[in-house]
Amino acid sequence: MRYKILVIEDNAAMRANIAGILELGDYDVLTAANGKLGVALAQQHQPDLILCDIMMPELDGYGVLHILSKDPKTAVIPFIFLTAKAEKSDVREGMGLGANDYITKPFDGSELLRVVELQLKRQELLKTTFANDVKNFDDFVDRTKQFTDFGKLYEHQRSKKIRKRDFLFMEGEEPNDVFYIQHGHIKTYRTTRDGKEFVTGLHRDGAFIGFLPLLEHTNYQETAVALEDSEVRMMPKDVFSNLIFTNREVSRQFIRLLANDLADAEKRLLEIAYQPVRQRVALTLLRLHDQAELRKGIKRISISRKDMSSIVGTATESLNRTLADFRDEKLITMTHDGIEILDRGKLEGSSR
Amino acid sequence: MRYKILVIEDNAAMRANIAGILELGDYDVLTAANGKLGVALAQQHQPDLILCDIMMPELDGYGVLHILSKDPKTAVIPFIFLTAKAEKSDVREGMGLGANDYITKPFDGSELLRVVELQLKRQELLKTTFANDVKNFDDFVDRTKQFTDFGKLYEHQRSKKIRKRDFLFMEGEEPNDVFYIQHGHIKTYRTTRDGKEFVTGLHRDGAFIGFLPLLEHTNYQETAVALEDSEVRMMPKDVFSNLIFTNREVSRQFIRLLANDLADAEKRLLEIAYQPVRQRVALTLLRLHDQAELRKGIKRISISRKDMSSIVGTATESLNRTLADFRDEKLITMTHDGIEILDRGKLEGSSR
DNA sequence: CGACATATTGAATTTAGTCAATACTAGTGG
DNA sequence: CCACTAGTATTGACTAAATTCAATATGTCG
Repeated sequence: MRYKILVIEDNAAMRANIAGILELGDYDVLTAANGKLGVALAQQHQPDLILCDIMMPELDGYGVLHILSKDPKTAVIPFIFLTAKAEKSDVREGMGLGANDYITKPFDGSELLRVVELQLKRQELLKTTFANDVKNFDDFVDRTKQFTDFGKLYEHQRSKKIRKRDFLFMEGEEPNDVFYIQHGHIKTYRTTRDGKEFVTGLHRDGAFIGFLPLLEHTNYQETAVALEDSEVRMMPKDVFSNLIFTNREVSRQFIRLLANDLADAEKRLLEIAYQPVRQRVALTLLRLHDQAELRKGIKRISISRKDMSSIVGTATESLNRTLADFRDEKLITMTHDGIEILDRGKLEGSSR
Repeated sequence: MRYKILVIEDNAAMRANIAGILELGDYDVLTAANGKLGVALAQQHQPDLILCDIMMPELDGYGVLHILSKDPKTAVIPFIFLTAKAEKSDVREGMGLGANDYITKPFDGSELLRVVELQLKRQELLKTTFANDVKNFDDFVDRTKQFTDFGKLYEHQRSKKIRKRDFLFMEGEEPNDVFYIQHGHIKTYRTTRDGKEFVTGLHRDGAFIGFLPLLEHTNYQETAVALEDSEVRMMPKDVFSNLIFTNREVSRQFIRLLANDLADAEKRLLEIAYQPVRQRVALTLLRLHDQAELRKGIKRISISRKDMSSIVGTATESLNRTLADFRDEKLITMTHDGIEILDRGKLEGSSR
């Protein structure tokens, strides 16, 4: 598909020049000699990008931008200002109005094409926002690596080895770093007043933990403990904040990550509120199984009964009875090194 | 506090000129005549901002940026490139490396000061990121209004009046818009397989609903129904995505909003998993009371027993018995138009 | 006013939690 | 390499809590 670009410029020579360059770049070009015409054309044709001079008689560039950004149909179109060097200072304010970029005259063809291409690509990325999905932290890290010096930020970080049963952080402490699990297995949980644990997450290599209290400006609400010897890297909170908030693409991925977590939490809430223990156990088994398989193709779920019961949100004994039932019904097998699912279908059945 | 600025520039005249301008602008200035010196000074003094020429003998500007962005102590410092007009094209790549802005030579004093000030302000904003808090959607909308044409985007939107008991959207439908509640009261809930409702939220004027499935690229996971005649405005999903992802400040606030929701959901998860009904009812009463009071100074909680039971996650009868208990213990009063809390202290006591 | 929905109360039943005893396992030191 | 010990897991018996079913009361809206 060829992109359609609208050029709004009162100077005829300049207009022809720009149109020529863009056509060479294999774009469809529409031109308008003044702001009013430009607005009309934009509304009619909905171009993929708009180049617009600022200084024009009748309706100037700011006005055009103002009008177009009111109409949802045109508000989304990337908008680039063309400006003479002298007006440069004004442009910074123009950007505030919603322009995406600006080009100062005089410019050469390659610069024009580069800016146009960049904005089109950015818009394309934005369109695909709803089309792809971050499934977990690994994915997030992978995706963002290409957009930033993410890896670099970690390379020279302090890293910390923690042994089985050691705490990474504890409820109530003040957060100073975000942790990235180099390798290992770490459990996060919350504690009730009467001392019961509720496991909020099990995290493995490549996961990213402890950022929520930073965003919320609170102390840790949960405790993190190593289930096996692990190594984590630490990113100072300033660096993290910079990373998350400065880079547009990282922000985006991070939003999707949070949205995912939120959706999961809400789903779990529904389950825990209304499903009897048997169904919650079945669901938890399936979830743990999928996680294990996804990670390393391992089919065996190996987790302590205590931890599993505190994921399900029940007493260890209740969990155990339910697992014994499942075993008797030949839905799972239990050996000393883990649980294996025999009849996925039926197990899913008991959760529906 | 005076800001400390490091200028790295090999040309002595230019260096003196820049330093002069900055000193006039009431900044503390450090200067370095080449890249190596610059790096050393940056690490030693940790300035608040760095201005750096690109073309320098020995270690060029890119190199300086590269080295400094590896060290967490200096990675966060705003970095501005100084570049001659001819090199302009290179700069767009430099920005990709992590530079925050660039200034093309020749420039005048006012431009230099404007850019420096802008970056310092931005950095300041970033630092305060962890110091303020988005409490709810209203807050988010209020905060973001000043950074974007948020209001404008809604002004000309379609708006929709829905009557009591009408559905705004239903589980399984495909989302096309985000809704903003102009006025009214809307309940969102999920349904279990056996038809039980679980209320995920009650939303009033100024709230913003239905965005999660857009971020997740799924259909609606919940149903929204009007509890009273309401009016909502609709924002097309493209416009929403643009708003959220394009403007840095909006992204930031949105991340904080999601983080807040996530933390709430996790907290609620813990409560529901391990607190007996009595305590959950007490907590829910307090939460509903605070919401009502926060909004309009109303002390009376007016909600149907059915809805409240499905927030608490229990059977209506159980809720009712608990409320009756609270009434007998003189912790609350119940009249036909709502519940009023009499003894907040004791009620809090029963949830701890 | 009536029909329909929502609230309240009672009694029976089910579920899951607690307490207690016993079996198992992994890790430790001789 | 084995025995010992401390933590885990399993099973049973009992109990508390909360749900369900059912009946009655109250409120709401045309």
